[in-house]
Amino acid sequence: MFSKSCEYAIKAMIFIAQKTNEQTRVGVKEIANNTDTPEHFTAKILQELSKKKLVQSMKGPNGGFFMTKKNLGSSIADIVKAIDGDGIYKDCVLGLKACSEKNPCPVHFEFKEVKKNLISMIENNNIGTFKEKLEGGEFFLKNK
Amino acid sequence: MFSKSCEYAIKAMIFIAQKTNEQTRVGVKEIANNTDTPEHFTAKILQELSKKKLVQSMKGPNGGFFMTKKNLGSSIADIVKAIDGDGIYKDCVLGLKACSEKNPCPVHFEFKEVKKNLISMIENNNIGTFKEKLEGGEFFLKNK
DNA sequence: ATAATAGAAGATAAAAAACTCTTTTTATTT
DNA sequence: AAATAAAAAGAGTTTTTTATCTTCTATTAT
Repeated sequence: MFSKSCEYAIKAMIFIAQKTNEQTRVGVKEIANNTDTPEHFTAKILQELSKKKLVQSMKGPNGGFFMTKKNLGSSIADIVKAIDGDGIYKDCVLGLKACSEKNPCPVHFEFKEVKKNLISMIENNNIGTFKEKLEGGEFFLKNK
Repeated sequence: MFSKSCEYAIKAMIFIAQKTNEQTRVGVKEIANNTDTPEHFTAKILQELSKKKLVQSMKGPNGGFFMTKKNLGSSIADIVKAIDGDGIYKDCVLGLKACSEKNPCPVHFEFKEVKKNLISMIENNNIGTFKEKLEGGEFFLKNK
């Protein structure tokens, strides 16, 4: 469904949301440890997310990544678009360049519904929602 | 969503369904040409599909691939499972090994619905349906 | 026998994922 | 202020996976 990079990005974003605010920050090592992702690869992804302003960062001692109120408003779709691009919005499931409403591939209309469903899910769930849900301890981000 | 192999497999299967029956067969070259897929790679995928009995094959002059009535009953899900495996059925969207109903990742229940929708679509559309639809010339498999 | 075709194995290429090392920035300490 | 150390940023490398191509073998209709 999503690339590994994107999976890592989503997990990292949810973890940062849960752990930080304007004052407290969290470092790459802690993020990686708590999301079961490779540290250096995660660092690279965080750079990208930071460059695209989905997350804030600060260098130096006690530096790290953190989120503002505004950042908590990012949807999963925003993360997916930042990392994997908008392929799931516009690409044909069978990879046909010319596939469109007027010139549809055999599965075009069937998948249209599936995609609509998927897209509405990722657009309607923002990072803030997970922060709240996680506070109840109902969810996990790490393999045991 | 699916791997390239899987995209090619679906297109090839639909093409074969459309063009053949127990008597007429179609060769790899023609399949590749008409589905915009790399010939040799497609040949390899067809070997796999043939080994798994999703499509029939015959060697020799006038040989090629073809489908029986039974083969027309294969669903897209059957093709996906044959080529990409059952990852979309069982893997966590965030790649968490330990994710389950009892131990869910943050997006588990949201994606459950999306997956259900996707799975029902690929299970309820079989190759035969496309054969009929294609006969009306409403769909295409090739970039222009 | 011959030629056309799929099957199989393996080589090569390209892309994605993962890791390493160096540089830059900046808060803290002196 | 200057020095130090912590941390992100960035560049570059290696490894792994996926995709593609090549070559050879087996089968079968003519």
